[in-house]
Amino acid sequence: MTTLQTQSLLPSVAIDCVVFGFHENELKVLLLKLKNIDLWALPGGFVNQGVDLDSEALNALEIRTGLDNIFLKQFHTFGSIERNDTDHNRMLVDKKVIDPEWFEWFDQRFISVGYYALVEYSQVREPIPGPISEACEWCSVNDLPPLMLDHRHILETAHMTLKTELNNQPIGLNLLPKRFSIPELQSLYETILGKKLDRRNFRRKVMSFDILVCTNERRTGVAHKAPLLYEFDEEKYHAAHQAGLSSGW
Amino acid sequence: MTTLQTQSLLPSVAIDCVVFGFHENELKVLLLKLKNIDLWALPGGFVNQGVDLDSEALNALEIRTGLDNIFLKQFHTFGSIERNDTDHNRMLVDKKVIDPEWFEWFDQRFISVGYYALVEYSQVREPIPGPISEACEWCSVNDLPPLMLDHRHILETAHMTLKTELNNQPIGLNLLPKRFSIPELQSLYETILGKKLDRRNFRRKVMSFDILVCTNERRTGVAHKAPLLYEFDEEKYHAAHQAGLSSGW
DNA sequence: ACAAAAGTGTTCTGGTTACACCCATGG
DNA sequence: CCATGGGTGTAACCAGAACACTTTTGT
Repeated sequence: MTTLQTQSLLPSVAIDCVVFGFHENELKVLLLKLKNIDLWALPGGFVNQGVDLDSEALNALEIRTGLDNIFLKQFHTFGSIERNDTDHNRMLVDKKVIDPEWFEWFDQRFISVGYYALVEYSQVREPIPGPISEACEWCSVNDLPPLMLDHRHILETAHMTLKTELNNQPIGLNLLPKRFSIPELQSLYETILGKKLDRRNFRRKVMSFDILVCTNERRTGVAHKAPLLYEFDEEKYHAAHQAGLSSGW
Repeated sequence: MTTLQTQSLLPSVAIDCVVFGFHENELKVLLLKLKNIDLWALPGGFVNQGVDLDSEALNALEIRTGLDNIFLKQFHTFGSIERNDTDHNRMLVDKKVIDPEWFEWFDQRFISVGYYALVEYSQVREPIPGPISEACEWCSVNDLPPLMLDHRHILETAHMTLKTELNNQPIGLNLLPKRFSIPELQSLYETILGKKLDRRNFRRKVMSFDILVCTNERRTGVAHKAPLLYEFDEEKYHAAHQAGLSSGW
């Protein structure tokens, strides 16, 4: 989309995606750097008249990451009137981030539907910047650059949702490579939750979910004792995802 | 709103509310009966340009129930293209449910933001029908009339969300009268979950949350042993609501 | 007095917590 | 050979499930 065909777009509705990845024991988020200005934005887009909302969210990500088959979940819709900011939009035109002819479209009041995605970091070769951005990079959740409008709030809401979901569902299939060690999985959990977990108890609990299959191979070329590699039993993983893990009533 | 001022409304965006109440051991939902036709709809509405999405949802309910200070929570946004149905809208005009001049507005493609509300049944004196409806009634979730478009799907999603939330948060403050017995609270839980719970275990668990205060009064004029009446400790209730109840990681 | 519902306690089990120990590997 | 991290075991504790008995009330 180098040209914006606003007439075919659904007015008032935008999509913002929080794309989580995991790399070097850090939780990362895919962000776009706007042109000519030190301001970053969540990948997202608008909704074409003939396309499902969910499909548009998938499309937006496919364009940025080159991945299809992404795990994507709607988590909240942001509808505060403070979201739209004419001064901000004028600034975007002044800084040549957006073309002046788009101003009117951008200056609408938008409701934004937030999605979060979980992707395997290494699978995203080269994130692709869009028409209003000059770079697309992974940023650490703990060290975010200045974000546009309420994008920081959206991001934090997504992160909180992810933490909560961790109690109900297994997570990892979409964030880790096919084969991984238990300590790596633990590191992922610790990173998302922002706290340390006991090694032995973690192993036992995650094993009790019965979603891991042990390949009898070990990670090589690494310091210290070589850990065993596991894979997810995808069928059981998805079953657990559906059913949920929590006890409750 | 007897006249629809479409120019001041945010296009493409609608709100649907699933209002839950509890009465005679049944989970009820507030539904509007359309004029001249045996078809029912969720209360809802559109979004004025200058008003927050959440505020509009509150407004919509205040108009129908006469209540303010309602517990209201956004749960999902519905954005399938199959949601809009020109034949359905034409039928609404034919049956004089909506004025022909509204047809164009109604026949837009809408994204609908779903909210669910928990209200105390007895506090809603007389639900007020809107401009397109001739009645507003409580219907049992287990015995629903024919619903418009995807409203049944929205309702079921809300019900599922409510079940899930029950595992994370205490529920009851908004659905029960100020004073209630433990068996009444249990009945509410059983109704929402659609299954029986053990009396003794329920009592112990709910007591362990430490959100109930025993008034030393008993329900009078009722058969059998008079149960003690409790109230919620609102401060602790809200704290538990924030923090969540589940164990997790 | 009896049926029906309220209120209380106990046992059993399984999951969570908080530990200590041995094993493998690279430096 | 030793520091570091991987892998395994275990005792104490708490929460949930299953269940039996007593108390109170209206009929």
